[in-house]
Amino acid sequence: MGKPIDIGRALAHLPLFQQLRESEISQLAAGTSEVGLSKGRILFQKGTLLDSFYAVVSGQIKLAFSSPQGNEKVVSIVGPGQSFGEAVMFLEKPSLVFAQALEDSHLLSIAKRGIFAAIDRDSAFARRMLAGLSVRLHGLIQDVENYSLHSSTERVIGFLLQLAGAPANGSIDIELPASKHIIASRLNLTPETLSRVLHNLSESGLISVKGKCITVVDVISLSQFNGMLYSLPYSS
Amino acid sequence: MGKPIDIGRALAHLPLFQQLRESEISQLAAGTSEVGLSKGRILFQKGTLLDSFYAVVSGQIKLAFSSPQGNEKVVSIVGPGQSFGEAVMFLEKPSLVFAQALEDSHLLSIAKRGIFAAIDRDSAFARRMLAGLSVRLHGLIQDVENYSLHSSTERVIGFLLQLAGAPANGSIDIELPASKHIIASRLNLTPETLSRVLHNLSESGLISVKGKCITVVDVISLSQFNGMLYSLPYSS
DNA sequence: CGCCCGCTTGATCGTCATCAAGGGCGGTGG
DNA sequence: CCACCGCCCTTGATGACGATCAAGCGGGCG
Repeated sequence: MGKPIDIGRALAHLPLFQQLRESEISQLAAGTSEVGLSKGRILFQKGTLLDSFYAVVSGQIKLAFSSPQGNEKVVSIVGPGQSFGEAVMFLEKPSLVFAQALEDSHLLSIAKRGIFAAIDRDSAFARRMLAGLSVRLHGLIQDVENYSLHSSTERVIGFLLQLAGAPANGSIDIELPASKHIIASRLNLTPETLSRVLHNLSESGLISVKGKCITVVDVISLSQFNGMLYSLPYSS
Repeated sequence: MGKPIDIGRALAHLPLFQQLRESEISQLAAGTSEVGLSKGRILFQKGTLLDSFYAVVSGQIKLAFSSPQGNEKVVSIVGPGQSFGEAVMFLEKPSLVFAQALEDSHLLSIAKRGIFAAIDRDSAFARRMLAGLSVRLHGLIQDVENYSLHSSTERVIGFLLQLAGAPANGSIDIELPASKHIIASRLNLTPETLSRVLHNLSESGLISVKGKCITVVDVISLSQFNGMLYSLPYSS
């Protein structure tokens, strides 16, 4: 799992902590430990109480529900520089999701005490923490919107456009951040449906798919595609 | 819309502010204004930037998406003592939802400056704010779980049990917090489907329905009902 | 009294899940 | 180097859940 990391440096690189002074970082570092996680390993189960939250240094973590029937629904795919578990830590309630490594990963486990100390010391930090949670909330609301009033095709398009980032025009290459069945679950679809949707979009000339690499031929027309998709039959 | 409210007193009653000193409350009150809203009125539209958030003193507010096709999806029903809009305020991004009064309502509009000042002054307050957002996040994740891996009947049951509150055994009376089509939307169902689900549960002897009043005959067996509902045909 | 609105009930339709095979690609071992 | 196997993805056929369309019903209010 590689050499140990300079925890202080790693912390300082996280967006959340960018503006902390060095002394503050080192205090935070005291309550921070490194976690190595090989692919497939579970970091914590649904129902766990956390007294720290996690930041991804390298690799990729998925957060997901598991239903009694064995179904699984991916809520979030967390990559380097991002963090998770803050809300569960603050709430002191059992987590609703479990966390599993999609690749070999390095995480930082940042203890609650250190965070509380930083909040006490620096109200600007508290605000950044609030902003961070707000971003998370915003994203979740967007998910709810997608699930509840967009069709499968619209969700896929939305996802692609989000990956594409800046609303440029012209064509853009995208690499899917995970295997297709993970993406499908993230979008509340079965792998089969995702496959068919990509196929349709591809046949319509809007994208072209090669494994994990997708080329959006024209961002504009892809984003304007909503509404006329009812003309297309479900299967080509 | 009634007489003006003592803003300080109203603020002091909100859970968020319970533990503030009187001097702090009065500083907060300086940036707080009362909003009266009659039934059906829209408080803010989707896309609005907020530089305050809102607390409900009396009445009821719904937060919802509206889709271009005119569909509407209720995200949240906010009652007295609860608040909304914090995340949008902190984020300084356009709201994804709009807010509309379901009844004649009194709100407090609490300005960002006051909140920031309180955060600067009192880190315990900052923590409570964080806890508040965490609760919100937790709830939203629960919603996502419901939408994505529970059937319509399961969602309705979950909703009823949540309203029932404490997991008592025996029978409990519940009053629906809003009209059925609002509830249906909140649960991502059409009114027709909600009606049928309630009808089925009623025929199974698990609940009885009279207008907005629902009696859960046996909380335990209702909560254990999941799994065997596949035996029931969709329409009785 | 009559109208409107919220709810119910019935019939049909569409989207997506499910079930079931078939391909393609990479890795491993002969 | 080729053969084999596993895994991921695709493709096809079918089915179910819940939406939609369309009436009826009842009760409150003008």
